[in-house]
Amino acid sequence: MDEIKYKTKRVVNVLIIDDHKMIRDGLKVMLASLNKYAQFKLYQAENGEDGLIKINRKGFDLVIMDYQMPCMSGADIIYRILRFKPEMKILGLSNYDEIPYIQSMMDAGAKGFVLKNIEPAEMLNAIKTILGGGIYYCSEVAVKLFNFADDKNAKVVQCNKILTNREIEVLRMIAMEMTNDEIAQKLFVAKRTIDTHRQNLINKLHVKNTAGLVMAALKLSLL
Amino acid sequence: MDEIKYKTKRVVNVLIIDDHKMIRDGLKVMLASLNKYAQFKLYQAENGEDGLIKINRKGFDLVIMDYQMPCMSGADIIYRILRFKPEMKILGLSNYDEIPYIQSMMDAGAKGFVLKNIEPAEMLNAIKTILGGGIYYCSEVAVKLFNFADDKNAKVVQCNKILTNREIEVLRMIAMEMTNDEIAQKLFVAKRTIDTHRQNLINKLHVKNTAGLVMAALKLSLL
DNA sequence: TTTTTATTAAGTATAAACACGTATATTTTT
DNA sequence: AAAAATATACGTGTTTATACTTAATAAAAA
Repeated sequence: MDEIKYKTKRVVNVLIIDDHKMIRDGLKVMLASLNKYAQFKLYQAENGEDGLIKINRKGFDLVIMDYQMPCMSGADIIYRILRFKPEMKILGLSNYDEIPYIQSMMDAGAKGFVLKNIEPAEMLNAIKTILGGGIYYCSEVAVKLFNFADDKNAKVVQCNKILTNREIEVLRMIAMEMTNDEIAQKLFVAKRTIDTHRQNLINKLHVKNTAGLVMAALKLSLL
Repeated sequence: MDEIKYKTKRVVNVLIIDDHKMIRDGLKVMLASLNKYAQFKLYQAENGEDGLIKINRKGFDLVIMDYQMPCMSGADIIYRILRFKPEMKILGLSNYDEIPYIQSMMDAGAKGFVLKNIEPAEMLNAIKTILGGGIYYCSEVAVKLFNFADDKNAKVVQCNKILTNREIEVLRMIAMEMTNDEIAQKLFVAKRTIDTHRQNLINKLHVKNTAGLVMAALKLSLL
């Protein structure tokens, strides 16, 4: 579909979805510096809804978006974009290089994932790959994914299963320094129920204890 | 010292210290958009050491810096800048609007603090205020500071005490899901010592438990 | 309709964290 | 030199979390 001719200066329409203007401007500068490869025409949206409206109105070649967004998570936005633009090429962007985080975006259908401190050269690589129909992980991420899939094959399946609503609710409360007892009272259930939720969270997120739960919640941008 | 004449188009030499190129570029765009007020000449450094060298070589009117930096914390860099440039005006920058975070930078001698999603207009306000010799907190931060100082007056003093190196070391390990026992072994001290450190951390950071410690560590950008 | 998933709950036991004391040698600050 | 802060350490006791298990019910998916 989108065959690239490297010798032709092609126009690439890019939509950047990010709530921080600073990041959007930064990306703008970076993409402008890649003008030897293509002429990037940039469009911006500062949240998921805005992005969806713009995608609906205009055909973009590439969407670059942050995971951390108010209201909707990055993965949710991807699901909604792909519902009516199944061929849309989406590049995820994040500060954190953690597995559940990336998993959820890739599972949703993102074509690649890079960290925000990416160098222009690698960004060009990522964009080329994705526009060419491929999938791109930035190197640090690729390493982590590899290590993860390696020795914990069985558990990855479990990790793909997204947390249930109740679990997310409990996880948030845990991160808010509440004890199982307090959470139970707030949710009108038995303390043992929260014990179970907590245990299941630990298993699903492959962490060892409360500290790990909080870190995972953060990387899943639930906080 | 630095009297501002609002009618003269003044040249303001700004040094941006941030490890993310994207943020530096974003700031660049934002400051360029404020050219009605002054002509900003921008210089960049991508870490604390680099910044210190540049400050040593050239006199800047303003330093804008991120708290989250590899190796040295923002507060540490501020201390070192002010050691040989006590009059330097420093504006802190961050993603998180939390108290211990801001406290440590302000205590170190920053003249103001804004969040990264600041609007250009407010940024101009901040810069004007600081160059004029004042202190600027962005509005969300100011509210938080006020609430905090209000009902927890006694505790603020304690909070001002920055964490010791050892405590930071322990806090990082806690966030890495290590138990007190494991930390003790790694540091070649008794488990009871780590118990104490953990307790002191809880008291200093005004949190209730492990979850709170991890959140605090995150907001202090120790992770 | 059968099967899976989500949510709830509990038994039993151990491990870890939390809270409040005290204490001492060392370093830093005043 | 005196005072304060730091890093270290231990005692005692209570509260929470962790680990492994089973299981009932309702809702959703196959």
